[in-house]
Amino acid sequence: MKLSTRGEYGLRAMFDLAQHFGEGPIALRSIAERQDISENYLEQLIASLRRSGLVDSFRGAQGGYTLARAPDNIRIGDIIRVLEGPIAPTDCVSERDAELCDRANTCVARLVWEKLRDSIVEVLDSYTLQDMCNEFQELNKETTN
Amino acid sequence: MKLSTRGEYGLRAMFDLAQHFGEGPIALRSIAERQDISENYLEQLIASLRRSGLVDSFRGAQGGYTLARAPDNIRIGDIIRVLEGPIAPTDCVSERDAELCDRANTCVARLVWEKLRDSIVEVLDSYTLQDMCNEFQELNKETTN
DNA sequence: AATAAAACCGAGCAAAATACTTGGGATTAA
DNA sequence: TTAATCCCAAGTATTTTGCTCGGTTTTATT
Repeated sequence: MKLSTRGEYGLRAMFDLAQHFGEGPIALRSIAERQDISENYLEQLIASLRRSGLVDSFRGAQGGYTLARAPDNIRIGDIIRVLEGPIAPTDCVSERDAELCDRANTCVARLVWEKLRDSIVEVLDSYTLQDMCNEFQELNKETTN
Repeated sequence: MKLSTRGEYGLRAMFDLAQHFGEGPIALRSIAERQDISENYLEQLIASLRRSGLVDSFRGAQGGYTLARAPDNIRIGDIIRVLEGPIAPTDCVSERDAELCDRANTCVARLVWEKLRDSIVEVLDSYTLQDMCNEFQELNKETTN
């Protein structure tokens, strides 16, 4: 029941892009440094995010990445699905292409996993990058007091 | 964000014991057969469950396992914690001994993972083996109609 | 007392997943 | 033209997973 570093790092990187939204392309290197993530590794993660349409990329000097949509239009769930695959505590209750086993029709455990999946989806999809930015503001307000 | 087979199989085995609660010791072999789980592997899982006090064991001929408490007193979360470890989408929000990273005090991602953890805990701890038995009854009522 | 049914135990191990690294090539602003 | 930057495919060390194997110990039954 743990996220891999893909999801962890990926969300941090996307939050970084959200904080710089509107400032033009942000270089991968600068994200990697701020977020303390291996540049080469992050490159792979952001490639997935680009292919799935969550970020736009700009090649060449002064290039970099931007969010493809406004922060309030990107849910945490969108990011996690790209980097960790469909939300699914088990294969038999996967959001996409659930693989039912033979015993599925009488399996009560599956009902439990379904509830769990729904609850995870609910949290991840009710929360956007903008919400994170807002929370960050709040956090800083407190510390400067 | 996936359970391992330890949690999957373990819950199925515990549900099996719940269904036979009050019938005396149930042999590992019979659980393994009914639930279609490798006997040798299940032995390891149930050893964890015994050590943590969720099941009692009876050695020798006609021996086997029983739930250590009534089904309505064993939460799904109790089982999952034994087999999968503390509930923790990331190490930094682990139920037990959370390992904060350097950036923890300003990390907004952590707030997201906390909400996620709480929501997972809520589902797993609000649901007991007895609830599963009840759902099983419901399920069978429907199919026999 | 002998037997067989069961739990108990520790070690080993192959396959898969994870978390990267490496070494290039392609674009493009300056 | 050059340097900054993205793009891509492959390789790799480590860890985790999901088991198997070969025994030992305990105990009800005969």
